[in-house]
Order: sequence, then C-alpha cells, then structure tokens
Amino acid sequence: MRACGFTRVCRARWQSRRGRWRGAAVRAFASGDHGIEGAMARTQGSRSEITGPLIREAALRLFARHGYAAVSMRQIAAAVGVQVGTLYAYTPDKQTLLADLLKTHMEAVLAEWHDRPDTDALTRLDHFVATHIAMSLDHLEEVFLAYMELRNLSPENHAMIAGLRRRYEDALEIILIDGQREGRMRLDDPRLAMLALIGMLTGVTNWYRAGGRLDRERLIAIYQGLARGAVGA
Amino acid sequence: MRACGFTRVCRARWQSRRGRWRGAAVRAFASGDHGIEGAMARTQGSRSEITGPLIREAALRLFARHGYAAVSMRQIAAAVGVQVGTLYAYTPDKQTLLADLLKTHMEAVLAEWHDRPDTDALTRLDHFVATHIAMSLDHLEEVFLAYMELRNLSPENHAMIAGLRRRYEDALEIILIDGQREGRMRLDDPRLAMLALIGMLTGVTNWYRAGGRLDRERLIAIYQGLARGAVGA
DNA sequence: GTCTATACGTTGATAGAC
DNA sequence: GTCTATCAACGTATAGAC
Repeated sequence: MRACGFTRVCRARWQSRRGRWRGAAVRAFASGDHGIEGAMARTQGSRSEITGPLIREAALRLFARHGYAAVSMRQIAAAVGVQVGTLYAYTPDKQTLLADLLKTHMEAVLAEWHDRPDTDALTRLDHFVATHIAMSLDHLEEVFLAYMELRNLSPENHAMIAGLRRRYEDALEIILIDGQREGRMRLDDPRLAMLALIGMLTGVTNWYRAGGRLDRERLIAIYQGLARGAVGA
Repeated sequence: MRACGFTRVCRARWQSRRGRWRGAAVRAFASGDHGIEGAMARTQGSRSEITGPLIREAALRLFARHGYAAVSMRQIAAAVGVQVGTLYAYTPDKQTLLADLLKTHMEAVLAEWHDRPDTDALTRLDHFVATHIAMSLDHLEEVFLAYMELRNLSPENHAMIAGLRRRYEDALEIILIDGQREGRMRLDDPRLAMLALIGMLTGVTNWYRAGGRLDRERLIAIYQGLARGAVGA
C-alpha cells in the first residue's frame, strides 16, 4: 500500500488545512500543446491563470503515456516547470487530479452528444460513430485515459465516472434497440452489440497516431461501414 | 522516476550477483485458483516446486486487478504467503516478472492458433473469433494484462511482446485479405478492419465476468455474427 | 502563488544467516 | 529455498517563509 492511496483519510486531513477547496472542483480544462516536456523550473513568480491548466495538461499527458500509478507528482511538477508543493495549491491530491480529468472529459463527451430521435436508427448510428471518432481524434489522451484508468479511481470516484460512462453507453444501446424495432438492424443481443461497438470504437485510441495514412473523414466513413455491418444493416 | 524503473542498470547489477538467472526465463505457467488472497506468511520451509507458479499467479492476478505500477513486490509476496526476498529467487526483478507473464501468454496464444488455409475465409474468421473468445474466457487476466500493460514494459521487452502480438494480428489480417479476394467479404481497408475486430474482441475482457447471463457458446456465436457483419458477409 | 525544506511511509532490491 | 534485516531512493503530502 502506498502512503495515501484511495483512502478518504488524506482528504479529511487536507480539508482541515484551509478553506480553499471545500467542495470546489477544478472545472476548466484547456487543451493544446504548450511544449510541456521541455519546460524547466523557474524560481519565483505568480502565474495563477495559466498554471492550473498547465498542470492538468501535463498530468493528462503523463497519465495517458505512462499510467496514473507510474507517474509521480514530482514528474508532473517538473513537466510544468514548477515545484511539487505548488501542485497542491491546485488540487488536494493526486487522486482528485485524476478524477477531475476524467470527470471533465466525460461531461464534455455527454455534452457533445446530441441524439436525433426524429431520424432513422441507422442515421443515428452513423452520427454516434462520427461523433465518437471525432472526439477520439481531437482528445486522444482524454479518451484513452477514461478508458484505461477507471481502476485507479477511489471507490467514490469510480462510481461517479462509471455512472457518466454508463449514460454514454446507454445512448448507443438505445439506438440499437430502436434500430431493431424499426427493422433496420438485425441483432441477437443489443446490449452485447453495444459493448462490442464501444470496444471497436475505443480501440482507435490504441493505434491512431496523428499524421497517419488515413484522414479523418475516411476513418469515420470506414468505421461507419463496419458498425453498420456489425448491426446487420 | 522510480528506484529502478526500466533502466538496464539494475539488470547488470543483478546479473553479477549469481549465475542463477543468466538467460534462463521462467517458463512454466500454471493456472487456476489456489486461494491466493487469503494466504498468510509462513516462517520457514522449502516448497520450490509450487512457489514459482504461485508467485506468477499472484502477480498475474494483482497486476490485472490493480495495474503493474500500482502493485508492490511486498503485496505479491504477501499474497503468496512468503517474504519479499524470496521473490528474487524466482525472478531477477519486477519488470522481468511482468515480461515473462506476457511472453508466456502470447506464446500460448500463438501456439493455440491454427489457421485452416484449405477452408473459406468466413469459416476461418469464425474459427479465429471462437478461438479468441475461448482464450479470453479461459484466461481473462492474461488477455487483459497483455492488452493493458504494454506500456509498462522496458523498451526491449516491449519490442519482444509487440512482435508476438503483431504475429497474432497478422493472422487475422490475412484472413480478411483472403476473404476480400475470394469475394466473400467487402472491406474498404483490411488493416483497419483487423484493428477494429481486435478491439471488439479484446473488449470482452473489460466487462465479462464469470457466471454472467450469457454462456460461452452463445457469446461466441453472437460475436461471430457481429464479426461477419462487420466484414460485409 | 510559489518556493524551500521536511516529515515519514513505501519502494525495489540485496546481504547473509539458517 | 526461505527468512530477517537493511539500504538508499523515492513516494505523497505539509509547513512556513517570501
């Protein structure tokens, strides 16, 4: 066991320190490349507006690349160009940093998704696939992280993130059920088909690298074809 | 960075200790449940024949459950009911323990796979799917681990395991290419279809739990249907 | 807001007795 | 083959100066 793994002891100890955090989760989540890896430690100065996002970006990149458990707070601080202690002005602990990353991402995913209940199920499936792939390419690291690091969440955080993911998966399952009812899809088991499709789609983050041989539109079109085929359209 | 991450320094230091390990990888890989979690530390006694397998089983289970980086050698030792030092009579270091687990598994996967080049591509696809799912259900933790922990391998070990996995993926891709040539499959991009199918199949390890509502044969049949559909059969 | 310094548990790994 | 004891390095997190 590590010093302060997933227990809530640390949380309580920490909350008694100052009132800063009391229930306020970090919300903003800027993206983009700020050349984190090459950053060096500076020796003073306040830059509160940008340090927060930089920390989340560095944590995201490092967690995605090496895994949550393999990354130390020191590494994150070094990537940002800041001392370790500074991180704790932006997050109560490492666990919360991960949870905030995943929560923000999953909420963005759900906010991005707009079903089109007035169209046929196959069109809706195409739309789901396109949205998912586009999101995966634009936020490779987030999608990958949300897929890989569920098991490193504390029980409370796990329940929260799993709930969000569940809502996302349900959105797809509804489409499949409707498709079956409309007679546009032939499915033995809509739930299993949903899980299979999610696995197929999420797998993209395992091999996709920017600048590969396939452009975005083509990739989406191919996956739409695969998905349609899988559901028997 | 951790004390002895992926560097080869430790390896060299260790090799100078005794001749025991020089190139000899742990080979055997017993499976099954021996009630590891409840084991308690004993205080003496030699049981060389069973300790090795027990260590690998405990490591496999713990790595799969919590992730390689999150599991300590002490946890593994405790699960086996042995002291930490004892582990190092069976493996030079933690990294090698992981690599041996993955290598043994991937070699078993490749040994298990027998293509049937004299039959049609759709039958061969069915056979691949059935073999893969059966392997996944029989060795949930190995398949899951081989899928998740590639990034925690040292560069050398990563290259080795990735090579084995490549051979496995190629086996599927060949089937798809043949299917296209035979006119039995309609594919925009065989390589992409292969990656999508692998993602779909491997995803099973993320949600499958023994004793669920679907029996083995039904699960295989459903996935065969999904795979056939995806390739346009 | 950031730094420096530090507390203190845990880590991977080794040495040497039995 | 296993244990006990030990090491140095590193882990997360905190305190207090500026």
